[in-house]
Amino acid sequence: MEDFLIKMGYTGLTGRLKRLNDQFVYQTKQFYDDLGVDIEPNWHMIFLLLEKEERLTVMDMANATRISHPGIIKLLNKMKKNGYVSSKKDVDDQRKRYWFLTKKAKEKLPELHTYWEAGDLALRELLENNDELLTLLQVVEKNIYEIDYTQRMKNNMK
Amino acid sequence: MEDFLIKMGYTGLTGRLKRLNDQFVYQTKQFYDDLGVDIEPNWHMIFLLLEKEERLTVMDMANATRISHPGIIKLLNKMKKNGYVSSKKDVDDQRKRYWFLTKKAKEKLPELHTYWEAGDLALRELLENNDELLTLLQVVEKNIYEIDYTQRMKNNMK
DNA sequence: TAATTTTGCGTAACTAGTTACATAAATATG
DNA sequence: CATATTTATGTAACTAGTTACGCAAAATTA
Repeated sequence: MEDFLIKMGYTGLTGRLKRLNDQFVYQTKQFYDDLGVDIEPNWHMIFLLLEKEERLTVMDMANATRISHPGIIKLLNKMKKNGYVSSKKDVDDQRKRYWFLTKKAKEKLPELHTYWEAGDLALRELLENNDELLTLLQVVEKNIYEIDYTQRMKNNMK
Repeated sequence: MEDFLIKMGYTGLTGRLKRLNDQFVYQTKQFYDDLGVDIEPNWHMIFLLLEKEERLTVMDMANATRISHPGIIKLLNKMKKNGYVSSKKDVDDQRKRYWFLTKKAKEKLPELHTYWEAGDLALRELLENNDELLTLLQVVEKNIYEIDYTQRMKNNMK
């Protein structure tokens, strides 16, 4: 059957982004499950952030990823449950809580990097080694950051 | 602060797709809320499908959109709750249930089209009237359909 | 220094999809 | 024609994010 979302042109774009992303997420999850790895797709960026920065607060990670802070907290609580991260209150600022990778996480990182590299290669295949999509995406990201989509829709009414 | 997902290159792409889509969804919802319209962003494609085809089964819509059938059922139940769709069992095949737009939906369609047109224009602005992104996306969609992402990652292991 | 504002974290309720499983009706097969 | 398979729908439990709200600590302001 013909793909209605593609047929819709511009109108179908947002649905296609969703659909494609869902495929990435659920198939990455499948990949981890098949290999018996107890991590989830979206933990990737947290692992990388904490590998690079050693310790970060919830707000640090929210700002770096542009994900809302409750979203980050949900991620961290699951990673904590699986023993990959731990946290400690800042002694100087009692509001802040620093998060860091556990010993288990650090020991597992080399193995995880092999999976992530395989994922990167698979993605390059899908893009046919053309990184134009990333560039075009960045244009949209810049534009939507400057004037958001809600406002643009309102401006285009009547 | 610098955008970590963009800095990640290929590795950050899937997160960026998710993030961008979330912005479209939540900001479209905001747009509807501000205008006092009681519909949700993802109902758009169902409205268009049923406007074109008159009556369709759950599986018809799942196949046309490449969304899982439980996903479609969830959509339809909410649309039904708001009085936009209704359904009737097929008399010949008792397994099938046909869905169609209600009178309320048909009367509201002209108004809804004005919102969707504003959304289309806003999207064109964000893309700077360059439909290259849609073309590139279609390449990825074709490739992931032929060999899925899980399999590609596995092939790239070791 | 007392009152106000801002910041950081956390929870609740929500949208939007998925996979896994169950059931009944229709179809295919031996 | 009885049995097995496929198809269509539906439910449950899950991932992954959001906005709205509350509270306490720190920072700012009067």
